[in-house]
Amino acid sequence: MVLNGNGRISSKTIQQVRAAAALLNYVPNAQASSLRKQITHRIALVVPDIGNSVYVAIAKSIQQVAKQHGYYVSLVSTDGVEGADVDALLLLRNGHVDGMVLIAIKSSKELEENLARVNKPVCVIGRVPGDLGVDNVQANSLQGVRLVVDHILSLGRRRLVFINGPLNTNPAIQRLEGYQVAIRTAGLEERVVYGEFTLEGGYEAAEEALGKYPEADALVCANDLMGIGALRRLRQAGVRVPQDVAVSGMDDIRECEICSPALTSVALHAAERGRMAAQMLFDRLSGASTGSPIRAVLEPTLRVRESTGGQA
Amino acid sequence: MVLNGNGRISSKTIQQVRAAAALLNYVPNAQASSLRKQITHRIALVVPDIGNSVYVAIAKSIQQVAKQHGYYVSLVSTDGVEGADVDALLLLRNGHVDGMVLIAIKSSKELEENLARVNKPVCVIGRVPGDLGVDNVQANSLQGVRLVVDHILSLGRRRLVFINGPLNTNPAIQRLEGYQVAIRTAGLEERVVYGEFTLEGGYEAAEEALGKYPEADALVCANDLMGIGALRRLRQAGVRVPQDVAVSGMDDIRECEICSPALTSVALHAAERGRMAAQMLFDRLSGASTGSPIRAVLEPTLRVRESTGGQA
DNA sequence: CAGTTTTGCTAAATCGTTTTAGCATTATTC
DNA sequence: GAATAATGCTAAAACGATTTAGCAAAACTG
Repeated sequence: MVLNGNGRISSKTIQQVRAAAALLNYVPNAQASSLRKQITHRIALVVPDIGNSVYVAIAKSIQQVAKQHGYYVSLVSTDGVEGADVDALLLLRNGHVDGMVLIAIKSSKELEENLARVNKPVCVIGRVPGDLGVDNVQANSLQGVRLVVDHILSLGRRRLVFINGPLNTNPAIQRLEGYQVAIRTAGLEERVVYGEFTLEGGYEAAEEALGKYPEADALVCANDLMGIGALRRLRQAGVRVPQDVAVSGMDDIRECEICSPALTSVALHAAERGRMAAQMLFDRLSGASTGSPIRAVLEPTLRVRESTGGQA
Repeated sequence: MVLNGNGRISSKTIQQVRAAAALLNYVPNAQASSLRKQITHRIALVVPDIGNSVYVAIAKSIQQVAKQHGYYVSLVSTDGVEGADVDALLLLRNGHVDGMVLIAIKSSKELEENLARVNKPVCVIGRVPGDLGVDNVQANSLQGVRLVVDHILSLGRRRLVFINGPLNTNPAIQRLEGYQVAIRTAGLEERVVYGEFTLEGGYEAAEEALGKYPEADALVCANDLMGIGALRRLRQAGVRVPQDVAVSGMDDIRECEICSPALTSVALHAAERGRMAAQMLFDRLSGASTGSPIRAVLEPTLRVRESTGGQA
């Protein structure tokens, strides 16, 4: 009671208890406290791949918000393992954590069902069905692809290849649609190749693109890692960027400014998404928000760099 | 007892209990279990800066080992906040976690004292006093700097500037010594400037180096982020790398191959260090290792790239 | 068949807090 | 001064598991 400041205690007793605690080097046991109070002061963050800087950026801002609220963050990386996201929900059900920010790139019946029956606050970053009953933060990546495609079209390019990620992920579906809408609006031909959402995936997909569409004058990549992989492949092939082929990515990770030529990208405001998701989660945890699920959609911002002939 | 497989139970009872558990959607409460068993199945990982890829690499491999052992990882980033590492030790004392991997770049009396009185397994990555009583994984970064300096000397360069991190960190102290030993052995003049261990820090330090040592023909940077920052500054100044000035980094983070020119670096085997540290920690936790503290020192590996005129 | 062992279950203690109820004391009111 | 209210402490009941002790019933032993 003294240590938590509860109850009525005489100042004399407070002194004595404090002294004794200091003498014994006493630290309250977090397990016992958690058990009794039913609060763990922990949240979980589930990311698809800790190797992707965009998730690191999200993790960083979530971590900061969590620290402000006196919470610790348990980090789980699903690394493309089937069902790892559903497994992670166990952390909530068994009381390991009080809440969760889940970055979902694949949606599955199973995940949705399990998500619905979890009775602790969850905020999903990424696309979820509207009736899922969890808070949600999204980036409008469809619009992001339209932005960058329109930008490249405005440069006079007409033979744009879209290097997409696996179609069993939501981002890939959204971004493909953005590409298609933009290309059809312009009355042009669609060219698409696929790879993993990684540097290596982009490298290989660019190789495929070079073979399949030798006439290409632009590679629009579904994320930055792929874009950087594509840059590498083009360099090896002796293709000049942006003179011969323009290249773009998406996410606006830090590496875009590091690589050469600097990669044109579309900011999906990762840090801000993380911050908002964490805020929503803590609003639920604190009881500040109690109503129906909240959804926030962030609009993308084009970042023109050298790879599309922006500033040098 | 049924769910944990303890005690003698008739198969009939097992069936019934299993059925009831399934019906009720029962999940054992981790808090209660932790309290009684005095095992949390959690470890903490304390990193200096989650924005540095080298720590992400370490985190990734630790996470993998932890997952294998059925453990979760609580990630704490100290972000240069004074005393944040000591605070993190509270996680051990209050029973939040069973053990900790601590990446220490600054050593302080306070940290050492608190580390000594923690009675749970800790493995420190980085330099610690020999008698501290905790397991330890180090990279021989002194030798790493010698390697890269010798490499640059072998290219015929003689006016090497060392771009170091803050001298109140252990890596900076070690790496400076490596530079000094190598330069003195060659009978050359020492040139050192300082900055933060970040991209911006390298950028600013390179600027200082250009002004202070216009004769420089090589910038040896204390880590890769600084090296990349230096590359950026040199490019803006119209200095050609490696023709006019050679540049090197240290850590061999992924960005070294992304940036242009690709950055010569020294691999300190971050992923391996993480793996080893996690292994040591779980050996302690499982009781597999009980003796006096273990120390592992990893030897560096030079990675020559374009920025020192290696392969194109 | 008495005596011992094995089997399978029940009840209670424990982990270390937090919270509530209860109960003397002391202080206040009319 | 009796009745009421406030104060400060103690004891006990939770939280939800794990583990141990105990005990009846069944199975074995000589």
